[in-house]
Formats: sequence, structure tokens, C-alpha cells
Amino acid sequence: MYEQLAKSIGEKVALTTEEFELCKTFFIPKKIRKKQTLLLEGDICTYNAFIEKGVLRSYTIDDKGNEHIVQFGFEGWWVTDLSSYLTGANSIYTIEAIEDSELLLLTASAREELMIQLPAFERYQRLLLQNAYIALQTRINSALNETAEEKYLKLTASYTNIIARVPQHMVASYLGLTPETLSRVRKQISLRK
Amino acid sequence: MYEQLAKSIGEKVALTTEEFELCKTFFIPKKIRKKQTLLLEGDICTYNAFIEKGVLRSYTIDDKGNEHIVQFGFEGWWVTDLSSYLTGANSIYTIEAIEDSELLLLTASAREELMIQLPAFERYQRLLLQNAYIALQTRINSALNETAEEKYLKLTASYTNIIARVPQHMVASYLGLTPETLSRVRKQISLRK
DNA sequence: AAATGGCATTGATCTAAATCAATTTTATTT
DNA sequence: AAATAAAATTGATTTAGATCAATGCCATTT
Repeated sequence: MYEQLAKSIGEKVALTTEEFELCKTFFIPKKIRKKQTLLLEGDICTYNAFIEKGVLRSYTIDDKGNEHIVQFGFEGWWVTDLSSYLTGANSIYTIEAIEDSELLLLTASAREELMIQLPAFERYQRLLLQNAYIALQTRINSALNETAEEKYLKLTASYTNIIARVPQHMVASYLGLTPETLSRVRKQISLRK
Repeated sequence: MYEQLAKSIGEKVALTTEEFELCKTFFIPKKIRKKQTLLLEGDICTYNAFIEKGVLRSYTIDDKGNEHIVQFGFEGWWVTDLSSYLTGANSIYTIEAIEDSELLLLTASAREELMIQLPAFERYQRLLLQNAYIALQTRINSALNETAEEKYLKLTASYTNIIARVPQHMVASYLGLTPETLSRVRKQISLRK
């Protein structure tokens, strides 16, 4: 149940077996079925969820009722509404399982305590954030300055897992395109080669 | 010369006077004039720059030669190409002063050493990153799902300093709009009230 | 003060992607 | 396996914003 977490932490910092055992005690294991939600828009996000198994998505809903996917999460990734989680504000995102998933939940206070008891965990969290920040900056640039086709091609090149495990209309939403446009973009690409 | 830095750190963590004095020794002060660059696309980004005074922007240049502004930096903010700074890869951004500016530069190795000697500084860096990440996520959502007018109105509501101190065509670039479109959007807004 | 070059504005036209609508294909549920 | 629902495709039309082009406006520099 803690394989992915051990792997993720081990890639960033070195922990002894005892330290990792201590670490484990701060998490709450939870299984969640496809289409179930971990967080509903408007609620307070009490958990940062590490994904041991499965796929989740976080999304906003606009005035017209359209869903806009902000992030996907796969094995070895974290998902949360960071703003709500850290400040206790009402969440603007809904987090939902795309597949049956196994999660390890960490409350904000458990996380604070863990970072104090285990400085390496704070370092791990910072390193994760750095990578996430770099990825988001690339995505901003893509969102603002690329055509529909460029966005899709870059996604297929960099995030094979998204294409493989996420329904096409959700990929469209993630890229800020309509399902129709993504379908046509794919058609164009397939015709050309 | 270190007022803004003291303020920025003080908002996140508590340092003794001696600790802050130690901290200061890791930084290299540098003045940079308007239109001068701190980093050129293709070079390796050797510094994380804290802005004591002034305004900077970081931007990419696409195949057609168009500039796309990724970030502005004001007093009390940090600017760098995080990816290049951390990994040593060639930078994809250019960082340039919009006004004459005063910077405090921190090399990657100085930063590492400072985080080891002063764990509070690692905490400070993580807290900064958390806020930056939250802000970027909001921006992604805006970039993908809002109209030109909505983007502009939200920017004016949240980032008065950008509107006040940055030329309009750079604001347009930051929002992913052409200068013409931003001009028309502003016209529409002014006509309505 | 005149001159130069970068900015902002305004108009006309074009285009990528959205919207609306219908059909086919693929998944779920019973 | 049949029925139902959800997803993807395809076509016709609309539209927000880009592009192209011209003019006026400041702000530096001389």
C-alpha cells in the first residue's frame, strides 16, 4: 500500500527504514471508486492525497455549467486544492476519481508535524513543488500561445499516460478545447501521415 | 539594500538578527538598468534574483519572433528561470528590466548551502513556491477558459501594480492577447460605464 | 523646439475554434 | 443480449480575436 510513496520520496531524499515507518503513520489510507469525489467545490479541502493507484482529476465548473479540468493525477502524484488545503478557504475545485483508486491522505496539520519531525520531508515537498511549478509554467505558455494542434501534439509527446488512460473529452477540457475541436485536430493529424 | 528581503522573509518565517546577517552574506547585490537583460534565452540561468527595487519581465520568443511574457517581477518578488537554475539546462526565457532595478542575486549552490545552514530559509522558499503555484493555477484557468475581457478585468482587480507600471502592450502579451485586442477591450469597458 | 521611433487607437478583413445539430460508435446498465 | 446512456465523429454556421494597414499620440533624443 505504500510502494509508490516510498518510491516518490526515495527519488528526492534519502530516508532510513525507521524514518519511512514514522512517515507512514501520518497517512490515512483510503479507497475511492470511479466517479466518486474526494472533494466537492465549496467544501474545505482537508486532505492532500497521494495516489498509490488509479487516476483522478480536479476541475472547476463555470457559470454555464461547463467543467474545466485543471489537473490530472496518476500513481505517484499528489492531488489537492492547495489553496483551500493551506488556508482553509472554500475550495473552487472538485476532485473526482476517473478510475477506482487507492489514496494516502495527509491532513494539513499532519503534514506540518511531519515536516517538523522529519526535515527531509519538507525538502521532499519543496522539490515536488519546484517540479510542479516548472510544469505549470510550461503549460501556461502552451495555453496562451499555441494552436489547438500544437497543444495536443505536445501533450501526446510529454504525457502519454494522459492520452492512454483519460477519455478524449476530458483531454479536450484539460487543453481548453471543445470535444469537437479535439476530434477534428486528431483527424487532421491522422490524415497527414 | 536588504529592506525588501528582510520584509519578505519576515512575512513567512522568524529569523534572529544574526541569522539574517548570515543570510545576507549569501547574496550578491546588482543594479540593472532599464532594457538590460539579466538572462538571455539559451544561456544557463545562474541566479535566482530577489527584486529590492524595480520591475522585470521574463519572456519567450516564438518561431515568428513574437515575445510572450511569462511573468512580471516587482519589489519583494523573485525572478528566475527555475528549470534552468535548478537543472543547469539552457534557458528558454529571457529576463529583462522594465525599469532601472536593484537585485539581490543568489546562485543555486549558495541557495542550497543557505537552506542547509538555515532550515528556516528552506521553509521560506517552500512557502513562496506554494503561493506561486496557487497563483499559476488560477492563471491557467483564466488563460484557458476566460474571454479577453474577463482576463483583463481579473488582472486589473488583482494586480494593480501590473496595470500601473507596465506598458499596455506588455500587459497584452502577458494575457496572451494582441495589443489591438487589449485596446478594444479597454474601449468597450470604458464605453459601458 | 524639432525630429525620431516606439505605442496606442481605430478600421477592414480573415480565420481558428466555438457553437449548434445530427449521426454513429462505444460503454454501461438492466 | 438488449436497452440505454455516454462519447466521438462529422457537417453547417457563427464568432471572438488575429491579422493587416493606416493614423494619431507621446516620450526620448538631438
